[in-house]
Amino acid sequence: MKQIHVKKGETLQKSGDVNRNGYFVISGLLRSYIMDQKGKEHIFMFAPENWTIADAPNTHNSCDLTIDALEDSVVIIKDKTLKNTTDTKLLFNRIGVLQTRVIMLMSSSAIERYEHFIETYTDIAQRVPQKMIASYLGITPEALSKAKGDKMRRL
Amino acid sequence: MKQIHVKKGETLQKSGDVNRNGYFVISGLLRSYIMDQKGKEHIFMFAPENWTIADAPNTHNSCDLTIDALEDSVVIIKDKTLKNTTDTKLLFNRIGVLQTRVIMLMSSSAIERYEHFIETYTDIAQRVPQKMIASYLGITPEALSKAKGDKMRRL
DNA sequence: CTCATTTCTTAATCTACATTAAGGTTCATG
DNA sequence: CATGAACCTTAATGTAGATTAAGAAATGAG
Repeated sequence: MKQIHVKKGETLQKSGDVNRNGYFVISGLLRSYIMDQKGKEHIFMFAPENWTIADAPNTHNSCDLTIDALEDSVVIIKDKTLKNTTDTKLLFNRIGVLQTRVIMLMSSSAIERYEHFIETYTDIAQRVPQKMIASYLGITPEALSKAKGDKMRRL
Repeated sequence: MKQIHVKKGETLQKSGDVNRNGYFVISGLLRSYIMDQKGKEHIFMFAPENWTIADAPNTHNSCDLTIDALEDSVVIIKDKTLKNTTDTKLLFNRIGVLQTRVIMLMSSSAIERYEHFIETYTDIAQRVPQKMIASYLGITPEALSKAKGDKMRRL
C-alpha cells in the first residue's frame, strides 16, 4: 500500500499481468480497457478522484484489463491479496455499476447510452476526448459524432 | 428467509418492485431479465441450483430486473436489508461474472459470445430453449440459428 | 396418437453501426 | 505566425445482425 505519481499515458498494469493490485485515485484520472483480436481498444471503466479501479477481485487468474493514466495522477496501490481492506459497500456499488452497464449495452441504442453516460458521468465526459467516450460506449468516434449531429438537428 | 415453491412461468419480482429480496435456488432454474422500450426481453442472468439471483445489492432504488422461473423450482427468499448474510466471496464472484459479461459484449462477436456461453454454462445451455440463449447473448433467435448453421458448414 | 403450440430454421430485406477516407478544427511548439 | 499533432466531422460504402415471414421440427396436452 504505497502512494505513487503517474504521468499521463503511463501504464500501471497490463492484460496478462499477475492480478494482485487495486488502484485508488487521489487525483487525476485513470482508465481500464481491453484490446480485442483486431487490436481495438474498449474502455471498461474510468476512475477519477476518489475512485478505485482494478481487475476482477478474484486474484487467481491473470489480469484481463490494462490500466493507464489519462491525466497526470496520484494513486495509492493496494494489494488485493490482503483482504482486510474490502469494504462491502464499495463492492455493492461496483456490482450496481456493472449491472447498469450490462443492461445499457443490451437494451439501449448508442445514443441512449451516450445520454445516460453524460448524465451519470458529467465530469468525466468533460475531461476526456470524445473518442474515449465512444470507446466506453462501444461505438466508433464517427458514429458518436453522427449521433450527436442528428440529435442537434432534430431540436 | 423462507422457502417457497414456484411453478415454471411464475414471477418472483417485477421491474419496479421494492428492491428487498435475493433468491437462492435449491432446485430448478430462475432467470432475471429486463424489457426494453419496444417490449423486447433481454436476459440478464440464469440461476440454476445453488446460485443466488437478485437485483443490484443496493436496496435504495426499486428493481430493474424481473425474475421468474424457467422450471418448477424450490427457492429460499432472503431479505437483503438484513446484511448479515453477505458473503464477500460471492460478491467477488459476481463482480467477476459481470466484468466478463461486459468484456464479451463489447469486444466479441455474437458467435464468439455463444461459444463462450456454451463452454462456461454447458448445463444451462442444455436446459433452456435456444431463444433464451439468444436473449442472453443479446441477439435474436434467428441470428443465433444462422450463426450456428454457418459454423457447421465451415467444418 | 392427434392436434396445437412452441421452437427452430431458412431466406429476403432492412438498419444501425463499422470502416475508410478526406477535410476541418484546435492547440501546443518552434 | 506557421507547422504539426491530435481531435472532430462529414460522407460513401460495407457488414453484422434485426426484422419479417413462412415453413419444418419438436414438444406437450388431451
